[in-house]
Amino acid sequence: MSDPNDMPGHLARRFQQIAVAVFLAEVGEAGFDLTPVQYAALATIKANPGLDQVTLAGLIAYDRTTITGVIDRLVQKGLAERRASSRDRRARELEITDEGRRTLRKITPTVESAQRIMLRGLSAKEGEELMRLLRKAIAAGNALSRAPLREA
Amino acid sequence: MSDPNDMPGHLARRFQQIAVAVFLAEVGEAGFDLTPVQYAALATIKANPGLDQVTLAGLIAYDRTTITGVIDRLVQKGLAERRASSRDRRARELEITDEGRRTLRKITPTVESAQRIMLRGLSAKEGEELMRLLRKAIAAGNALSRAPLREA
DNA sequence: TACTGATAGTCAGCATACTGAGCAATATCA
DNA sequence: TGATATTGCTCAGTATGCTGACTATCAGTA
Repeated sequence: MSDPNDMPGHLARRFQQIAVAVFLAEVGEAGFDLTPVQYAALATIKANPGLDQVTLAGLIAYDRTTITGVIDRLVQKGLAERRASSRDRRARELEITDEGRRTLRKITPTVESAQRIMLRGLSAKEGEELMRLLRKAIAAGNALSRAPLREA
Repeated sequence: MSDPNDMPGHLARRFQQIAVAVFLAEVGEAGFDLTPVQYAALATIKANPGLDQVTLAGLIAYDRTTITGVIDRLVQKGLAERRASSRDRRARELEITDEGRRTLRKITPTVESAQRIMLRGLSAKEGEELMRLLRKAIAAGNALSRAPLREA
């Protein structure tokens, strides 16, 4: 049959919906106000100091137009800084602030426990297998979205 | 390490991102203007004529506030109708139109081929296994989002 | 050096998704 | 019956994500 509820696309949406809800609930309960996207951006800025927005977008597979707003909010919360690049006046170099570093350090255990919660219906082995299959499907479909993952 | 790119939540987001992109590309190429959400809603209305919006939301696990806009757009495109219920004057009964039925019939093969494309990196067996694991994880996490699946 | 094309970032517009609030109608129960 | 709780729907506000267009800048080349 063609039951939408049993299509891969629908399952993808549902799983992501739960993943986001769990993330926000756990992080909120721990007293922080950070979305999954903001967390990924902040962690990637910390790991790649001074990178520009397009590179950041490629490293975590966002659209470049989405990044603008995400950075806006990180800057507004005092977690990141946006500086004009001296080498390329079109580009903005991104830096994490001390406050951002503190937030990231305190929040990471919560984020990791959220990951366990969203897989709580699966055994450890099944969780690993789900992640392997997702990685494989994503690698094959990477070029199909407007925001493919791009290695540094 | 805590690489966001390798967390279940991030993989969920990436896979869904690709799934939506593939859906829109295939459906658009076939000459239709319908989103994944609109498709799921329309197919569910067809299968459950006269259902109200809250029931529809439960059957495909949307938030009730999201449904309002989705139905707006289906009605605007002439694919569905919203009627006041005679039994409960708070509720709206939803019906698919002839045009909606035609669209659904013509679009379904395209939707199914889109599902195959988003799994193209996996063998048939792996695709089945991915779906099984997603279903299992979703069932366990169903109550964790604001829009859980609700049986009729 | 002047032209051409590509690139970094932003913006407007649209469609999900969510939170929280509110209104109208219905259900429940003292 | 009358007060109270619940339910169906909508709306305002916020945050992804996308398309497509635009500006400013850079890079390569005739």
